[in-house]
Amino acid sequence: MREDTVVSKPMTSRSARRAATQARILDAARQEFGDRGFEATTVRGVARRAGVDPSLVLQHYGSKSALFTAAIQLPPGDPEEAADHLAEVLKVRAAALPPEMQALIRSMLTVPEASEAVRHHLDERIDNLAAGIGGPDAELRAAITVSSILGLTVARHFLQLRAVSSASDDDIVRVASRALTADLGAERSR
Amino acid sequence: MREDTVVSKPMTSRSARRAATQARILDAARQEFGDRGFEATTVRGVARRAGVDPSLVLQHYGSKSALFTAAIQLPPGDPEEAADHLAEVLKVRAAALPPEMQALIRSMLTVPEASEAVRHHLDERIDNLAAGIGGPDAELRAAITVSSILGLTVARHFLQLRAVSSASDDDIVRVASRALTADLGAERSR
DNA sequence: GTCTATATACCGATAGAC
DNA sequence: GTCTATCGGTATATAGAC
Repeated sequence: MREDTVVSKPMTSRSARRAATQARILDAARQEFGDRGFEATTVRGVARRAGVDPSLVLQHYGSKSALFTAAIQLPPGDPEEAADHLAEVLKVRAAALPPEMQALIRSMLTVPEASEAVRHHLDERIDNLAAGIGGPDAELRAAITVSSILGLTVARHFLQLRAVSSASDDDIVRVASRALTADLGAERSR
Repeated sequence: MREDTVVSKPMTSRSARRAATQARILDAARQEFGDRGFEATTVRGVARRAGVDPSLVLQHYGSKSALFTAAIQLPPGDPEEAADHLAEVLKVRAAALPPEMQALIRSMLTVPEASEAVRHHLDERIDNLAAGIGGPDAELRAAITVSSILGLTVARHFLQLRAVSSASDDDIVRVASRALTADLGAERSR
């Protein structure tokens, strides 16, 4: 692979340029998939946004599906993973979504691969949350909490419901935190 | 519409047969749109499911888009409209979704028309709910409640998260009611 | 390494035979 | 009224020129 190891001059070796192009294509793909969903985005559109030739997109990623797979990968150190605290997750979801997350959610209702990725992601978070709260119906209550955050994310960033898309990040976090923890904190109230 | 109620013979006048075919096409369309979303469903697929010729689909509805518009129309006397009570809405959403609602939700993230329909539908429900609860942040809290129910619906009927898709209708209604009313009923608790 | 040209395959929609 | 045949358009993906 790497053939110009000790080259001092043009820091832009062929492989470096190639890698840069590949990254630009991936960024463009995330935006296109995030804006239009899997089916409505075309490799031509991705190429246009990336400023490259359409055939280069497939040269680098093989197929539209493979490009989608690459585009929806969540970074390993995703903030949500570490955050057991509801408020942290809420804060993340109130703000603008990272491109790969937007691409993932946009297609979760129509593309099996995206649906599975979201399902596994949320099932994990439900397990973690359920282990923390305990009490009767812990898993179901955790699932409802996680589902509520998903609904809020969709309402705010995709459907743009009036009340939630016009509210400030702070207001969302403040009011939603109280609403979603009202139940979790009152587990003995029954 | 229904003209052959007590008919024992065929009684299939041309217009009656035509209306019956039209209804079969619409039913098939709702299922296809509901299962695959707008873009992945083909008029050929709708025709196949309806057991008619592909050209008949467009003969009756003009275009794929017009067919979609017809397929996502919610019945006028929609139960949710009348139900100001959260539990009633929850009950409806816990059970299997009616085909037109499933078709609508399936495409709400990718088809502008569906997105708008859901937005208007939910904005109305938020207004009604907000007027009922009052207090500070009434609209925002109502929006969070409605968004939570949407998230629960998506998690249960589309993503099939483990905890919510395996639970019984009764359990969902019971636990979700408590979770979502914990905040609404405690408006002075702050 | 990047772009041109094209193979292959469906799609929605239309016109006309039966 | 229903089906056959097809038009025109666009997509993914590939092969080869530069």
